[in-house]
Amino acid sequence: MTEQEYLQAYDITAYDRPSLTADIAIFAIRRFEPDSYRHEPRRALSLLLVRRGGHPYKDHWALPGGFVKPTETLEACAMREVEEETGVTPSALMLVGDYSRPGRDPRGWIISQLFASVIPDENVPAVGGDDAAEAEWFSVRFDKAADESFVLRLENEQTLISAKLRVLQSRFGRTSLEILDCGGLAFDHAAMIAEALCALREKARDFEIIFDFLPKRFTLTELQRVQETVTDISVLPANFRRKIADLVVPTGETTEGVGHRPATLYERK
Amino acid sequence: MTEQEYLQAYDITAYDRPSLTADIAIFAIRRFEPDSYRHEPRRALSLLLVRRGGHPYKDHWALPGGFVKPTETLEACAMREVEEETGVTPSALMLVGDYSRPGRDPRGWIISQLFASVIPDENVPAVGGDDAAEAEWFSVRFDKAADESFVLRLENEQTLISAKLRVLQSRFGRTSLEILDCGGLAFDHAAMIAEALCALREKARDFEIIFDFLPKRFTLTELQRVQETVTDISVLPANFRRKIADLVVPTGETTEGVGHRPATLYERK
DNA sequence: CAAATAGTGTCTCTAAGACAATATCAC
DNA sequence: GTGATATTGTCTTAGAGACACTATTTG
Repeated sequence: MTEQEYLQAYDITAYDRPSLTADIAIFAIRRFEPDSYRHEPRRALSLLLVRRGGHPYKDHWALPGGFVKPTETLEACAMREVEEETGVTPSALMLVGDYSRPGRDPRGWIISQLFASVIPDENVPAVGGDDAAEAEWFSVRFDKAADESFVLRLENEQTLISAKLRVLQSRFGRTSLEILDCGGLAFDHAAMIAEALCALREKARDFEIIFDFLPKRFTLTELQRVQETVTDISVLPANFRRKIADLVVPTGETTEGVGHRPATLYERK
Repeated sequence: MTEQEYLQAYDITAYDRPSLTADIAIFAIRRFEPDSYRHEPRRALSLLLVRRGGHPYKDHWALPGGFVKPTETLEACAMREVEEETGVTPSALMLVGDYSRPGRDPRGWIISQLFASVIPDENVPAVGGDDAAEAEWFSVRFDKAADESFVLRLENEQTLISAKLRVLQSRFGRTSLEILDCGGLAFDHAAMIAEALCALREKARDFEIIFDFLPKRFTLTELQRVQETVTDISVLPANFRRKIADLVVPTGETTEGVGHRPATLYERK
């Protein structure tokens, strides 16, 4: 039997196949206007969630995502989802992991690949995109609780979601979590969100992903606040500037009319 | 329509679905006996490949792997593959990435998730496992060529495979490669192997995966050689020992009859 | 000037890399 | 003693963190 004959006789539908989705955790930093224009805005790491319009988990909040098409890669599918939801093409997607536990979706055998992406500040208001689904930004917090568990809090003006998780394992840069209380989130998305956040924090600590939260030109203080907001760790300006120095290049320009000393605008090197 | 009614009416086969495999790069360090028992053995980072018994890519070398079953996770599937191939249960699997480019498999829409695993030294001779397929260990080299491309060399007594690759992107700890010359390897496995190797080197540099190459008790020199063999970077013994000190704990015992000063045996802390 | 943020200089301590020296076994 | 590997000490340099200080704008 030749390879050609084999391939012609091959019936792919004879085998068990899962449905496969690419889901996407879209992060951004939202700025909340301060009392006075002279003050720095308050910032919050935020995540885009969609309210499910149909069964299962109807009306529950979930990560955006969709079934992969035969003509695209998983990453392209995730990229397409981000564009549909926000209208923005992210500079890069980060693979977080696969979610394949039997029974995770009541519709049947559905496996999801999770990616994380980051949207620059300036585009954050573009909520909903051209997707009909209801989409909203939630502020994200993820803290250690009194016992050894962790609490994931997703919050906006209308809604407060609070999920409880436990660390199963943390190896090779991937943190595996078990859901103790899904807090109303659909499927196993509580764990997916928290794991994406862990991965994001990791990469923000070593300056790999902080630039994506900002427009092309930014001040060093803005960049520092981004890192602090994502990692939840504050650093001294002098030390931050020293470490970032080799990764940025000053444009000649500065901020204007900010009510205090203007800041030099930088670009990523 | 209730959720229950929806789920009963839901026909998963109405949607396009890919076949999904979990593939696995099984690494180990093989020791080649030296001339004299007093000398250190030569070591080579090695990878287990199987020769494909059927179409497509009949008789070509490929990574072990198999189709995922509805009752298991992707990781469990990969773990099962390792056990079938080597008889060893690896301590942990590292997710390398997904391979979903349309056309990557002539049989049709087949997506693969790649994991890497490490088998301790002592079990390396167990080749073939209970799987009927022909399996063999290959020494692995991956070096930068004269132009900006990279060469992946897989070698054993009978066979020499040489593939050529180019770096597309290297972000978030994942290196994406494009195959310039597959060197006779099946499918896109040349890129999969090289990407797994990049991930492995990354994790060996920060001591996260070097212990898995050795039995429970080991000498510090063995541990150092493992790191050097994987990363292809040699370090001074004094410095290695300082950095590893907090991660290991000495058992009281030492090596015996080695023809020179005996070494303290350590365990991972 | 006050308020606010931008930006610099420098001290200390730790960790990394290089190098030198000593220790202990088999033969 | 010789040959081999094991193990320790320490010098230098680079980087992280802490802190104090200066600079520049608006009102």
